[in-house]
Amino acid sequence: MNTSPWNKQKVLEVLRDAGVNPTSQRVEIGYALFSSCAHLSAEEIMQRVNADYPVVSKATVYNTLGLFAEHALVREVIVEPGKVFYDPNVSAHYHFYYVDSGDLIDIPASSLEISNLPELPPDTEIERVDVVIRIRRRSTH
Amino acid sequence: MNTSPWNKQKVLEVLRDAGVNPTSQRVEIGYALFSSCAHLSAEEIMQRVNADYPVVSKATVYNTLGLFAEHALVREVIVEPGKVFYDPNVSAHYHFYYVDSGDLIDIPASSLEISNLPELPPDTEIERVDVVIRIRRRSTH
DNA sequence: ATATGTGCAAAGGTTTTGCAGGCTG
DNA sequence: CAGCCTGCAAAACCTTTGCACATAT
Repeated sequence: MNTSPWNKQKVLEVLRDAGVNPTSQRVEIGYALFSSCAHLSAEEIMQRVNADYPVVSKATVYNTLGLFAEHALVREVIVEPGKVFYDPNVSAHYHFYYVDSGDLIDIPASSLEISNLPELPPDTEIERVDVVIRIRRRSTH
Repeated sequence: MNTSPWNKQKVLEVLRDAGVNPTSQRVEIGYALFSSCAHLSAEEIMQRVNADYPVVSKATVYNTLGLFAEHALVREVIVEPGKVFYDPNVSAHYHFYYVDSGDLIDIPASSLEISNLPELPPDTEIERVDVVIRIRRRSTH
């Protein structure tokens, strides 16, 4: 039996359910993304997909991840200029970011409460609330 | 009399107090940044500095803004991959980000309360807490 | 046959690097 | 004059675009 919750057939179904045409490139990218529990950069995803032989171009990795994000299959986490992570966890949650190592750690939404949110500008609605707690190794004085 | 709180002499003093050698390029960039109350991109800052004739190169704008950020003279606000704003307000505060127009609006720290912060990983300390509330024009159904 | 969708090479934009020239002690 | 600092041209990097090819009606 297969101990992993993900296989390519399941990815295919998830894409179709989300309204994304499940082409082979998209299934490969989705598999690399979902079967990892980590926060991956576009570069890392491409390396995994193309580990054995070239399967997708970099442009397709970017375009596909953008498409997944539109369909709420993945969440973009922006931590540095030119450094986007793709987080397969799309439920509401926040992040610790290790400034030194570049690692990203989830904070469950239940662990952090935001209150007294100010009134939104007129005729606007919230798309998302991003919270990144930037931490560093405590300096040894 | 001068009605603006900023002039180049004052910028020079602020740089020196922060431990940044106040070269002419840095004073020009600092003046463009501090005398504006807006959130400017590196590109916009360069346009202001070089409005009349070339004063600094793009590389120097980037390097100088990075230097200012290290010395807490400016705060980098990252809202999109490859889109950094420089915010002369370095006190604790948060941001609304208009997804559609790219505008950024300050939220005073007093307007938003974060509680139940989870325990930090061992031997780490908070550098900064970034909160970006991404908003969009409400769709007209 | 026409229209729509897809993947990628090439282009575009942003940020970093490496080094020539200047300044300081 | 030796060593450090500064500014910038060029390089590197990340992301988007435009188009050729494929697929569906």
